Amino acid sequence: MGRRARLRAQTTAEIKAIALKHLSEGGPDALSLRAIGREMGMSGSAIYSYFETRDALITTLINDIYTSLLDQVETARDAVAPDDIAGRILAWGQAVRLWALANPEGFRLIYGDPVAGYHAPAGGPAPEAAKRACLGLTELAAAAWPYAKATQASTDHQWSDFSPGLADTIREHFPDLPPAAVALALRMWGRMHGLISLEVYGHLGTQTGDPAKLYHAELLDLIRSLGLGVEHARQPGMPRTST
Amino acid sequence: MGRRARLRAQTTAEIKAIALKHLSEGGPDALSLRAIGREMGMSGSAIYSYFETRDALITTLINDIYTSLLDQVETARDAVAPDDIAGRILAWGQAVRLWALANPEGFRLIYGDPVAGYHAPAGGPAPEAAKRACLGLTELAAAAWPYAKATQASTDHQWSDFSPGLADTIREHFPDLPPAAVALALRMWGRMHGLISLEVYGHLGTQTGDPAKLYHAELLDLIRSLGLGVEHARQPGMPRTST
DNA sequence: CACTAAGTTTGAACGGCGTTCTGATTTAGG
DNA sequence: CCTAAATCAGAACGCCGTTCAAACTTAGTG
Repeated sequence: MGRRARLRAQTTAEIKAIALKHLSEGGPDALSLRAIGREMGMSGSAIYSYFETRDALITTLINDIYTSLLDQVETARDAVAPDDIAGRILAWGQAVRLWALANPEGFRLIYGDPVAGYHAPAGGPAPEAAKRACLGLTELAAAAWPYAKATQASTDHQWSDFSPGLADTIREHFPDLPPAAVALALRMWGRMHGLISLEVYGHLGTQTGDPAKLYHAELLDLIRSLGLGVEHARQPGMPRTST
Repeated sequence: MGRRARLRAQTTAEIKAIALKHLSEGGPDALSLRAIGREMGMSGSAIYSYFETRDALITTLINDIYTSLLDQVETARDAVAPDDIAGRILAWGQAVRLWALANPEGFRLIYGDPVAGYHAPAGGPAPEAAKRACLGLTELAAAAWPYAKATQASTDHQWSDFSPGLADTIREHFPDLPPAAVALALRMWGRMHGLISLEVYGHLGTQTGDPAKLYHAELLDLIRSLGLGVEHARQPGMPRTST
């Protein structure tokens, strides 16, 4: 719209940018409205014109960060040929870890206790991003399902096990997918998340000096357990010598 | 020693008890030295006679909680016959999850960002407990290794991949264990940790209504991928009908 | 143009926090 | 008994999120 709205958008963006800067430089404690205002030459209370409360600002940050994570992960996945299922799973998993290591504060913001006394709104701070993550993993699980169903269908899952919103969305995108495959997608999520969060929170560094190798082995084991041959997990750039 | 020391120990215990109470009742934000003092009829600064700083108190709490977690997990594991490897793994995994759900604040304290601006001391807040956890998992991995090595030894691990302290401790307890088995133990840790932390932090609840089933399926898949038949994973109390 | 209504900003204020410091009080040991 | 150490209260400092009244700036209307 007019100049007013432009200034407002610019100031909002500056607040978020400085918040992210403080977050990555000084950790979660450095994120304070007063400090942001100080750096902008504003009083701390002025920020309340742009965000209803500190938690609202944090929620917005989580949304932005979660979205950027998914952009990056989906890009990495799409750099691998669609028929190379193992390669796409590997790319997804590696992208999540690399992003988490590059943006540990962002990872904590999304998956941990974000910051002192922050309370997420009902439905989570970033429902669309979370759905995108879930859907992306489901897509991988769906592609692997023909190979994996022989070994992965031991426990019986029903659609009623999942939230209605998720179930409907998935059935819309993947009409013939059984609920067990959705469970597989969530378990894949957990499997990637486990080692990454242990590493980000420093519980792995005291035990092993090479978390990357550990994580890679875990991804390979995941691929193998899905019935996808390890030889399918080509490194990016490698020609398809053997199938 | 004398009466003085007894009073001191008692007051110290009361501080920790109230801190835990506030933690579980009001979340991490409710943990404050002033609030603890208020409830004890003491001034907030008086606590500095018992703990050098707030972080020292938190470190002590983490130590206590982590130790109690391991006590419980080890008890659950030892309730299963030593030769029932799959059952012991299952018991371990289930015990961790049940403990985490019963003590979510404790779980966050150990594995997440504990509380506003807490900084863990060098070497981690609870090194002995962490070592116990690692060793317990290694014991499980070692027991499963004869069955698992055929499929789990794909990536090559060296002893130099692990921290010297851990490597020495393990080689002392399990002289013939290859480093790949230690990597397996850490990956088992990650696998259990992933779904549990997603659930504790509320990322699973919005997707599935039955995290228990999901987690159980994950444990069964883990056991299967180790080459241990699923039929080995008896429910506690079930007679050994088939092997 | 003037004028009003909305949006923006400030600065003080409130209550909370961890931490430090000064004194007072209690207690243990020589 | 008396001295030195331990324990405690209370004020103080600087930080925080949030609220509020008052000043200031801008946009839109008559």
